[in-house]
Amino acid sequence: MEESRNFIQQIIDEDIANGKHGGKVITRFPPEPNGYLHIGHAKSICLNFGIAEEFNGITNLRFDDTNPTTEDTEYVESIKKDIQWLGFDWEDRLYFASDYFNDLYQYAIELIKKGLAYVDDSTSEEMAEQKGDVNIPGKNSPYRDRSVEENLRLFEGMKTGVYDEGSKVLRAKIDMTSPNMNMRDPVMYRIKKTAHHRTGNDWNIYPMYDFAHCMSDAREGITHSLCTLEFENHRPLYDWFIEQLGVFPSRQIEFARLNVDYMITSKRKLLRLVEEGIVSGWDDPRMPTISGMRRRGFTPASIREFAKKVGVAKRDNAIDISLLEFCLRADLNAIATRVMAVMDPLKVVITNYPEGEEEWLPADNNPEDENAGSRLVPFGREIFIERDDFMIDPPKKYFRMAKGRHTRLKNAYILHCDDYILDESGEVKELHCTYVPESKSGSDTSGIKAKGTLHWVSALHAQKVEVRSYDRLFMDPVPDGHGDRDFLEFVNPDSLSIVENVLVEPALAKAKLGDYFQFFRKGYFVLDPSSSDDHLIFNRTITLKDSWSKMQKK
RNA sequence: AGACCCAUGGUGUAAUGGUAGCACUUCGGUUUUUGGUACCGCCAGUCAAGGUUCGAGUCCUUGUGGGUCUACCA
Repeated sequence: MEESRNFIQQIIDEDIANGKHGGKVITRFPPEPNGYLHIGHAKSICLNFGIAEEFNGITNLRFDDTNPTTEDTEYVESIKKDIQWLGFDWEDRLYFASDYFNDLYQYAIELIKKGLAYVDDSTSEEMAEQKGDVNIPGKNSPYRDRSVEENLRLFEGMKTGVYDEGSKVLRAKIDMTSPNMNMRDPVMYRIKKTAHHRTGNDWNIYPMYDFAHCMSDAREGITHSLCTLEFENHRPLYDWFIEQLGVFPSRQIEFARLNVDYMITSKRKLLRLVEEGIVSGWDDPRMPTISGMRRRGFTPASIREFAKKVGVAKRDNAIDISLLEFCLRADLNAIATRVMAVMDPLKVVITNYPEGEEEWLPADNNPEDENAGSRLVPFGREIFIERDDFMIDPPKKYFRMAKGRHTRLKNAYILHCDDYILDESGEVKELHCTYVPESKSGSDTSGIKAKGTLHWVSALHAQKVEVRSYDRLFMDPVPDGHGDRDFLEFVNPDSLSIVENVLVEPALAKAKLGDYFQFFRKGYFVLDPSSSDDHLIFNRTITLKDSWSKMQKK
């Protein structure tokens, strides 16, 4: 079958057919180091690196670090780590817009000399006033017609620090009556006497995004500069700088940003979740950040597959979170090691199993992967099963344990439930069962058909661990889409639940960070980095699909 | 409302003037030592009105609906 191509691939197909840039494709991923990467960035990373790979091109990593007041090295490091973890490699092409500050400055001087840029002494309020609005054309600044010499001298002064912050800016001289607000003499440079994370105190002026970005693209020979839709109105300005300065003609192409139900990707709002203590940090497993998803137990492959499946287009979208979950489960199903863990234990005494005896039964690590091998699981007279795997008075389609029924224990024997014991409060305290010796997994000659298969742990060998289960952080699919209402009103109060004494099979004591597990019938889990040797903490990445609970709701 | 952009099942995305397809979700079924997985199936779509054409989701016009833009942020 023919693979369908998105509109960006089609543009590049055409460029290559036309021999543009000699068939070369160079893209870039340009994060600003002022926050952590999130799922939306992941889409952009996959797109940029994916396109380059497809067309035998390369992708640069370039930090867009033109605003020293918000940016920091801490973010640079986390961003690099996240991109690598996702599985992408910028090789030796790690760049910073700040690397180009000198060139940018020269370009600005060139524009001044061409009479296409000027120093403006207007206050920001005056500039806003002059700018007009979408229906009212702007008016020229009184400083617009300064001579080239004066502009050169003033700009030099801005650079050397003789003027105060906010007292002057350098603006492009374009058209104050343009219907496109971005063309109404946009600011190119502002004075900021703030130390930069890389250039220190070398500069008193810093370039604005529109100028810095397109010149950086041009300088790196970026053939296709992919960005999100909100920069569409900036493209005429992007092209204007390139044309006036006669530099490499990078082409900006805009695509729709990723939106996922029940998730937010606004950096500002993510920061509020962190600062107001609603989550434990940027890498809280409930966060849509790459680091949060990593800690939660997402695999890089599942995120890449998701990015591929959501597609690339120009219309606004709202992706069903179930697509993300589908990609996650698909990958985890293929790679996760199956183990048994009982969340809410109910004791079972196997009355016909010899006291003091135990046996170690083989268990496949992953039935989906014949190379995954197997391990031994201890079995004995007393085991624990899941409390909700037993019912005194079961409904018709209940396949699990009940008095008088046969049920299979995974990797072990078929059990017959003879009786249940209640405690003083009427709660089921324990089960008395008999096992069928000839029903051993792999060599079952009993002829008994058991409908359900339960997971279990040996009472004697079980280890205790902590399990943290997560639910969606918001109860509303678009928490920040309610205008007047604050998105925090929609925070799910039950997004985290902790169970302290989960009983697991002994093999899990050797779990390492980065191992993916499936707790049989329960879901996928990973070790949390805050674990210690004597206190293991597992994060529930996601549950298994559960058609039983769905059935019950009806 | 000035400019720009967008509009295909519930959701996302194809079809580039010639049979509206794929995926997720929902629902139903088969298989199953995970009520998992796998497999099969059902329901369901071109924003509206005109025009061009043998033929329009696709081209044109006009509407309608939605998005973006008026930081010395990116």
